[in-house]
Amino acid sequence: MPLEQLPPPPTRQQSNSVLGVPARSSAMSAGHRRTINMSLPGNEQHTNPEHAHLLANKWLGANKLAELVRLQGLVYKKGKFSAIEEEQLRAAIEKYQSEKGLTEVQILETIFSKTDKSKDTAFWSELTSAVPLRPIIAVYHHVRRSYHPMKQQGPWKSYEDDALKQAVADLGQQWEKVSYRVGRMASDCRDRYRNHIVNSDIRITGHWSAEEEEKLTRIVTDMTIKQGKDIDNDVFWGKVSELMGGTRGRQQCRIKWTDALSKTVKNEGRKPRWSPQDAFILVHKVDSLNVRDDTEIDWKLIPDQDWNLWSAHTLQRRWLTLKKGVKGYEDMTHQEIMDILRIKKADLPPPPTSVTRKKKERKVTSAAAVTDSPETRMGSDTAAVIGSSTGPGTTAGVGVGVQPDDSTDSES
DNA sequence: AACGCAGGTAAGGGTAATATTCATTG
DNA sequence: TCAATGAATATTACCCTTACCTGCGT
Repeated sequence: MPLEQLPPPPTRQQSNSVLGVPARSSAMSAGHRRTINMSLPGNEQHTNPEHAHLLANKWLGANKLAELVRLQGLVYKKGKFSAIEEEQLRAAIEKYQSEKGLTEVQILETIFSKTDKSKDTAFWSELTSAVPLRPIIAVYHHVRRSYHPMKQQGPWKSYEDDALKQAVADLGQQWEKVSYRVGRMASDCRDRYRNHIVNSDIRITGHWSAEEEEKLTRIVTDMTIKQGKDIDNDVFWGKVSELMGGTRGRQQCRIKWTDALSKTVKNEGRKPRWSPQDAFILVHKVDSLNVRDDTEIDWKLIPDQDWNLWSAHTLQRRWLTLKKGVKGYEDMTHQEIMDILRIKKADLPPPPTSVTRKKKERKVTSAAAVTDSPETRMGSDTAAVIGSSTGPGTTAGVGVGVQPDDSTDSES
């Protein structure tokens, strides 16, 4: 998509996508300003220069990467780009721009050029070197999205939906062409279409009925447990939505499952409730990660064998509320917030005395002891791929004892 | 002619931010 | 009883990875 062909920026409301203003993501500039201390040590570095070169120069696909991981112990990073990485990329782009004496328009042309090999193939390699553990393809996709002139336009208007419907009717699912007509990024058109346009006539919103919940539970367990698959990782949500008759979309199904139904299933049919113990455990787990910034946390790594009721998603939100409970958190570093929370949550609250509660009593997980003992949980076979978080060896290593505290469970 | 590779588009899979509703507590 | 607070639930824009394809150089 040559730049000059891009449709003009939308005329609506805000102007955060003015061409030539590559912009920090609005998520960052709005709400929470993050303090990033770039002088902190601990930037991931490759111990193997050969691997670093591979990642930054070869366009390795998934298979090839997996093979290198297996055969050569390649280490690379997946998952969301942290605020620190974004800053590193921004700086690298700026550096490239000033070294080559490029204008804003020219740098965008470089980013969006189509097979313009005469320009500079080294561009992407240079950027990738700024984020050492990332494969070049990941950097390529990330930068192209985050510098796209049509990025982040907020909620869809009904006329945009209409335009989208019409465009898909005319062109089929050729998202680049559709994008040009609608004025939204191709991927956003695709998302809007699959998540909201398809089956919009039969889509249900609002609270789930017991029948729906049962049906979803059945579909998910049929698809996973009954096939010997992993209930947390082997669910195809597009398929699930389809099996629900299209009345619930894939996102609805997924969120409903991971945030609500799955923990009930894991808790032997009873709904667990977030407790002060859980908050305590969470704080100490996050603390033990020793990350520079909470955007570096891979929430999937937080749960362990004895403390696994809460989805990564839930934990992340719980963390946010804990963080917001710290006065002035907006202007504090992760370390400063951590220092306060560590003190605030220094003592393990007493286990819930279940007599006082009604029937909903947590089971299974409560903390008996929490120790900060960083351990290397990643087995050698999985160590190769680092989730979007910790440096090697700093996995959440809090030992949380299981205490079946339910002796007084007053189910009635 | 066959092959490997860069790199573009689409499909598959997932999360973040926020609003609303519901429960608990002082 | 009521208001404040925190937890649960729902919504949807936005993001990352993988699959698949094409054109090109060797």
